[in-house]
Amino acid sequence: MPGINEVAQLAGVSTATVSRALSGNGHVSEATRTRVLAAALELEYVVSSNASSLATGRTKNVGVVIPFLNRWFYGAVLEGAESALLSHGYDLTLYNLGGGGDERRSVFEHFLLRKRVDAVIAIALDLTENEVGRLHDLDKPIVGVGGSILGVRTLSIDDEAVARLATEHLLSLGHRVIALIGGNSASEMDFHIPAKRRGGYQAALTAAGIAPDPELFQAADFTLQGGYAAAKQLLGNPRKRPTAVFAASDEMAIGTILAARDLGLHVPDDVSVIGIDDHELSEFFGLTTIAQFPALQGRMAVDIVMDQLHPGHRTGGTNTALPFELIVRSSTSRPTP
Amino acid sequence: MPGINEVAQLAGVSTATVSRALSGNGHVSEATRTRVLAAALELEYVVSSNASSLATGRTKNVGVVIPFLNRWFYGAVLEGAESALLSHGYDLTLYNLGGGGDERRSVFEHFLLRKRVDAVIAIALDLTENEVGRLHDLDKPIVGVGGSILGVRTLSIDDEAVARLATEHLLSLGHRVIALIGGNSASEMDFHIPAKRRGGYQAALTAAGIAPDPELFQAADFTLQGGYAAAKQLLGNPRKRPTAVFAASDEMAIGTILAARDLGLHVPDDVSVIGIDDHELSEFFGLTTIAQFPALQGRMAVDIVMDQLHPGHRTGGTNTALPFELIVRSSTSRPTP
DNA sequence: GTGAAAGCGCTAACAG
DNA sequence: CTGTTAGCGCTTTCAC
Repeated sequence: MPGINEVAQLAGVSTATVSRALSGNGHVSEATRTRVLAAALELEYVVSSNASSLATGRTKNVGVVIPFLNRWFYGAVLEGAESALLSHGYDLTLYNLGGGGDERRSVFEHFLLRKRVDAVIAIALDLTENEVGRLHDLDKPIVGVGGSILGVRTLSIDDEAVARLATEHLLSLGHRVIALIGGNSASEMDFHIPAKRRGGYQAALTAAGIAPDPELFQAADFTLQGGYAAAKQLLGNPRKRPTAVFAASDEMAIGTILAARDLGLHVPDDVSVIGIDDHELSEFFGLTTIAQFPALQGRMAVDIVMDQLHPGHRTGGTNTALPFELIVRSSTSRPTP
Repeated sequence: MPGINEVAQLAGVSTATVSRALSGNGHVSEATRTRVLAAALELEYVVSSNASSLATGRTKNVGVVIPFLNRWFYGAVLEGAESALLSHGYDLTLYNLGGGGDERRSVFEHFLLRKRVDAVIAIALDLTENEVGRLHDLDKPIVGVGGSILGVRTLSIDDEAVARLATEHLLSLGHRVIALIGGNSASEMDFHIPAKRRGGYQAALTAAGIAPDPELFQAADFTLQGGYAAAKQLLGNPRKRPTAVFAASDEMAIGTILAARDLGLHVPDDVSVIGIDDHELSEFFGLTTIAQFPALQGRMAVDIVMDQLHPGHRTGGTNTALPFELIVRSSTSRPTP
C-alpha cells in the first residue's frame, strides 16, 4: 500500500505535483505527468479516499436510501444508479429501510450525517417532515426517484398520464366495463402513486362518457398475490364482471392473469389485462403493459446529482420528462361480443 | 456541522476526552462522560468518518460485491447483510458486477482498493485467480456467500445434501421417473452449484437403485422462463414422461408448474414438482421446496466479518452449518398409478 | 510548472 | 482520569 510520497520519490517530484498530476487539478508539464503516471502505475498506487476526502471535503460517494431490495422496481433503479455512479468514479453506499422503524431512524439520525456522502438519492420514499428536514440540513444535493418529496427534485413518471394511456388502450379496443386494481398505502410505496393512477383511470373513463364504478375497483399491495386476490373478487362478481382489468403494477396484472386462469376464464378472450412496469416476467406472460424504465430513472438521478456536484460539467438529459411506453402483447384484445 | 473541538469547548474538556467519551475507548469519569454526551447531543455532533478513519485506519464500512440485484437470492442476501451491518454501526458500499467486464475490472482494480472498506463480502461470485489475488492483497477480512472462492471462507448450503433431500422426498412418495432441471453456467451463478446439485440428485437415485437417465436431465438458467422451456421438453417427451420434476431453483420449478398447466397436466396428480429456495412466490404456487435462508446467510457473513474485525467480541453462531429445510406444499404427491 | 508547508478533523500514545 | 501533542495521507494556497 504505497502512499503518495513514495510515488513522488519514484517520480522525482513533490507530493503536490503527484496530486496535481493524478487529479488533473492545476497544471503539470506533460513530461512530469507521464513520469508520475508511470510511477503510480508501477507502485499500483491508489489514493486513500479518506485522506483525500478529509482534505477536499468531497467523498466521491453517494448514499442511496431505498425501502426494499427485493422488488423489481427498486432493484432495477438501484442497478441503474449503481452503474452510473461507478462510471463517474463514485461509490454507492446503500441504506435499506426495510427493517422497520428503528433502522429507519438510525439511518436518518446517524448514518447519513457522518459526512460520508456527497449527495443522497432517495428511491420511492415517503419521507416525514422531520426526515426531509434532516436531509436538507445536510446541505447536499438530494434527488428522489419515483416518489415525491417536499422540496426535493424528484424523478417520476407521470402516473396520471400512464394510467390514462393504459385505460385508453382498453377503451380503444372497445371495452366498456373496465376494472381497476389499484395500489393501497400498505405497500410502502409513495402513497400518491395509487391515487394518481386511479385518477388517470377515472379521467380516461369519464372522457369516454363512462362513469367510474366503485364496484369495479379493488385495492391491493402491488404484489402478485395481492393482484390475484383482488382479481378473484372482481372476476367472480356475478353481476358485473369486467371485460378488462387494468392493474397498477405488472405483478398485480400477472396475478390477475393467473386468477382468470384459475376461474376458467381465458385471457384475452374473456378478459383483457394490462399492467404498468414492464416487469421482467411480463413478456413471459404475454402481458400488455406500460413500460417504465427504472434503470434509466436510476441513471438519470445520478446525472442530476453529478450536475449539482460538478456544475458546468453537464451530463445532459437532466430535465427531460421520464419516458413510458405502451407495449402491446397478447393479454389484451377486443372484447368478445 | 460542529467539530469535535466545539463539543470539547462546550463540555469544558479536551478533544481527546471527547473522543474517548464518545467512542468508549479509554477511561472517562462518569461525570465528564455525561457532560460530553450532553454537549454532543446539544450540538448534534456527529463524527466525521473520514477524519476518524484516517486516524484509526478503520472505516466502519464494508464492501459487498454482487453479480445481480434483481434476483431473489441476491437481493435477500444483500438485505440480510445490510441490516446486520447497520446494527453494528457499519455502512455497506455496494459493488454490482452486473454491467459486464468493464465494471468488473474497475471494481477490482480501483474501487475496492481505495481503503474505503474494512472488509469485503462476496456474494455468489466466481472469481478469477487474479481477482482473488487482489482481494487478498487488500489484507482485509473477506468472506463469500453462496459460492466458493479459492482460499476464502465461504458460507454456502450443502448443495449436494439439499439436492439429495429433494430427490429423496420424491422417491419416498413413490416416484421412480424423476427428471432434473439443473443449472447451466450461463446463469452466472457459481458454476459449482449446478454440478453439486446434480450430484446429490444422482446420488439419491443411485442409492434407491435407479440409474440416472440423461434423457431426464435439462439445463436451464435458473429463471422462470428457463424452467418453463426445460419443463416443456421434459414433459412433452412421449416415451419417457417423468412423474416428478426436481428443479434446482424455485423459479425454474414455478416455470415447470406453468409448463405443466399449459400442457394440460395437473400438478401434482400428473406430475410432482419440487424446487430449491423458498422463493417469495413459492407459497403462492403451492410449491414444495427446500428452503434456504439467504437473509440469514447475509447476516452470518456479517457476523464472521465482525468477528475478524473485533476479535473476542464474538457475535456467535459463526461456524454453524447453513440450515436448509424441506417445506412440503401441494406440488408433490404420490404418483397416480 | 513546481515545491514547501499548512491544514482537513480526529485518535492515540505519552505524560501528568 | 485527563490534557498535550503528534501524526493519519492527501490537497491546496502561496511563493518561487
